[in-house]
Amino acid sequence: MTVLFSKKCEYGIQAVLYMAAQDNDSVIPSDEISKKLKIPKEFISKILQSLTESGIIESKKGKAGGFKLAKHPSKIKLIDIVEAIDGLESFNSCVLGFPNCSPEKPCPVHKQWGELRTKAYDMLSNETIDKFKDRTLKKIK
Amino acid sequence: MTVLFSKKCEYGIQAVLYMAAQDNDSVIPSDEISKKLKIPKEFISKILQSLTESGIIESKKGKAGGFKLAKHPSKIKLIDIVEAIDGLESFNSCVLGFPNCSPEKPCPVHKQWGELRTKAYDMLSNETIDKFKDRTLKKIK
DNA sequence: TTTTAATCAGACAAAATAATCTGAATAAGA
DNA sequence: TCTTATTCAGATTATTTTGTCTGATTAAAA
Repeated sequence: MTVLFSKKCEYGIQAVLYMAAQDNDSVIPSDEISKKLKIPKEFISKILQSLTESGIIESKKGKAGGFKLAKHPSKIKLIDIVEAIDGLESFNSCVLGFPNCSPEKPCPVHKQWGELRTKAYDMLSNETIDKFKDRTLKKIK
Repeated sequence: MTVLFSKKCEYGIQAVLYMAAQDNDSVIPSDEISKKLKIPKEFISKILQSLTESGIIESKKGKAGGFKLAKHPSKIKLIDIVEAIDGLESFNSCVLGFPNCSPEKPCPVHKQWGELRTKAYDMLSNETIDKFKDRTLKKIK
């Protein structure tokens, strides 16, 4: 049971935060990310590929290739990564799995959960990843 | 991607809320729960069995058998059901999947997520299911 | 031009989760 | 006692998620 995001998404966020914590903007091979973050190599490769398609990071092929952020860290929000990988469906679906859960036909915990969900969404969409640089550096060292 | 709980847990909560919304305390066959909540019959049976083991509901075997709450609805909290089915691990694990995430070695979003998680936990452990009777009735009708 | 180290792409395998099937045990009621 | 409707138990299947393998493509550097 994952907490809130799929494993793919967790790894994707970790990887993007790792890239954002670099001093220069040179490309980083997926192998380095795999080793430093202890994520299976081929798996993180796939995730990085999909983040490339989403335009969050970009890739350089061939020898000395790798990945780097496609924009400045201050332009990338956590929610962008979540949206690219897991999608935003979980912010719109009923937490109890009731069909047709809506303000008109709310599930029993609709109001309480709605508030929490909004706060989570706000947190993910307000924080840009440049804010996490120091904390990421501390964590990965 | 589930929102927060596994399907098993969602269904389990739905079923317990359904039982708590009954007027009398007679047993309800799993077949009725399956039909009313549109949950696969054998699947909800299994879930109800495990909730019986956990002591949240009790079963009556044989003809005219079924399930009913083992305690008064005011004594059952949402978190009890979550704990019985999904466990509480997600309230203790890192939301980004970082290993060894702790106050001493926090992940980049540790503080922000921690607050949200605590609020979610509080919501689930403060609300007893008798409070949801009216809202459940409205929803399932 | 050849070697090398990387991404990229697609198939494949394993594990976890969700759902189904089969049949035994149980107990009410005819 | 027999039939019927139910829970219970275990095996099986299906689906989704996670992870692995293989090989092609790319581009830097020897």
